Amino acid sequence: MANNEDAFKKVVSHAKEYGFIFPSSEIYDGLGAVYDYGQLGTELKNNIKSYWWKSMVQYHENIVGIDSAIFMHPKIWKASGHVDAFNDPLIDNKDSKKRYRADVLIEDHIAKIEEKIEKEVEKARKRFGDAFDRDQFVHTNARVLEHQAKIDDITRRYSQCMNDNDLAGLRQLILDLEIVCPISGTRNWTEVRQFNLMFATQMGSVSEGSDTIYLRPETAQGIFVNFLNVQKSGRMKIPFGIAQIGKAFRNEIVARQFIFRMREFEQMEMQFFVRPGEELKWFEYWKAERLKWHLALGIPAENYRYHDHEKLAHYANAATDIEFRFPFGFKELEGIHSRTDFDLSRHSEFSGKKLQYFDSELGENYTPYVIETSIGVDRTFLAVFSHALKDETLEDGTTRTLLSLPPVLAPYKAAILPLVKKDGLPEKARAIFDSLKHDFMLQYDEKDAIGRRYRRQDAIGTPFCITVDNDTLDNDTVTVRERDTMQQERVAIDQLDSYLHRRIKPITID
RNA sequence: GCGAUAGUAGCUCAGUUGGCAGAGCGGCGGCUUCCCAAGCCGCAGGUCGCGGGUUCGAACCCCGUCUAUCGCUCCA
Repeated sequence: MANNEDAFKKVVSHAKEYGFIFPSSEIYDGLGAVYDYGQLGTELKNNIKSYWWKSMVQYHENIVGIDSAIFMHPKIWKASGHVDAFNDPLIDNKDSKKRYRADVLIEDHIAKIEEKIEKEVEKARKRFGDAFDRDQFVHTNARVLEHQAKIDDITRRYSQCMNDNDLAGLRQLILDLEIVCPISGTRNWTEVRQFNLMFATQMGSVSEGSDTIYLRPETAQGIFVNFLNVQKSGRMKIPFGIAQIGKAFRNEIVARQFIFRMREFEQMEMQFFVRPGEELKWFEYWKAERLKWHLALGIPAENYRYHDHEKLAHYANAATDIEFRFPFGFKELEGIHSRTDFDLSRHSEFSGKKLQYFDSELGENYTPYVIETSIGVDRTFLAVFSHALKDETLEDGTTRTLLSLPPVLAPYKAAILPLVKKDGLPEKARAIFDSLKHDFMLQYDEKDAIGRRYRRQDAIGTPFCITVDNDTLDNDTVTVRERDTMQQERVAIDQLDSYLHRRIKPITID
């Protein structure tokens, strides 16, 4: 474990030292769980997004991409369930240091009383045998009625507090009910605090009379509310998908683990609309398809695994995660969810617009079912980056720091290096640089000995080093050195373009 | 939010009776060098996280605060 922690620290410091990721607002002591992408990090991140976008939008005729606004009508978050579902009142027990949801504590308490009623009912059933009338019993038995009255009273106070957002009232209810912490057994509770998942801001230049607007907590809703626009304007036929890459914001209770869980993050989502009844078939299809996408990067399969959800969200009828072996253990990288027709139905209900599709083959209208694939850009970055970073001991006993990024994702595809800084080699190298720079992100470097320059490129993940020597001047060939193997081969300058293109392509997985 | 630990150069860290703020690596300029962190010369870079207090004097002691890491709940 100590080893993994060290490895993780190395990831964080390497990311900073070479310009991949900086803590946000660092000169002002930083801002919690917010990070900036530096000059190389931005390249890597853009390459991840582009790799995803191509594999989704460019390689699938029936998937198109959109870019919806971060600001959306507030009712969208009512419809999606985010306003209600992610407004948790939390309370801590000061003795056990355990945190609970205040509403759950109260609901559990109610459940306990309900159990007592059930016990009374069971006892009575045994006593009366076949003649037992449950309905009559629960409406007449004194003890049951007493319990039921308690439940009704609690429920009344509870729902009033929840509706009025009365946090002090919730706490008082917990105290009045003498609810104790299951761990410490004490009633030493903190105040109830509200944790709202969504960031709120105002739309309108003056605060009074302006509406509260939320920064979107997921990009998916921007796709659902544009379902009809895209389907009609793009003449899309089911099954089809809508993809989107964009920022999302969540006010996490605990934001941790570097860029793994940030308050501002970026998602790559695709919502695939299918015929009702065919959703599980497509769920299986995308589950397999998405894993292939990861494997095509060349990271060994043992670093990935599926994690099927036992407990499903209210809108889903199947869900799985693709987990990755991060330095701190297997964690979710991507989610694939069968979201049923929940979102489109809810938006139909809340907007009053009929979000349906006329299937000409079936000759009928229906609300499509949805398969969602949702992957975190920043998590993919962290997965790829942390897996790529290694300290290698070479045969001669020296070590090198190597960032073996998949070539398709590497910030620089090649470095152009004159072997020495004289004899016209820099000029020749510059000419090669200029001839390739329109097709590839390149770095030119003539400072220091060649070995040192190779190691510098290793540390930032440049897959190829193109070295110009005296022979280059005679026969127009260069040495190409491959990062991971350190093998060199001689390549003609006019072949460089196709050489690089061929080797930078991701692997095809069937 | 609670607890534990930490914060000194870009990175890793040293720095005790409290007395001039340092090293290694890295970076930059130059010399040398025809292939894997070679060598030589020179240079830059720090309000010791921040704010108070104690003291003749604080990186060091005290208080507060911020940030990060690890544990407890939610999630991409």
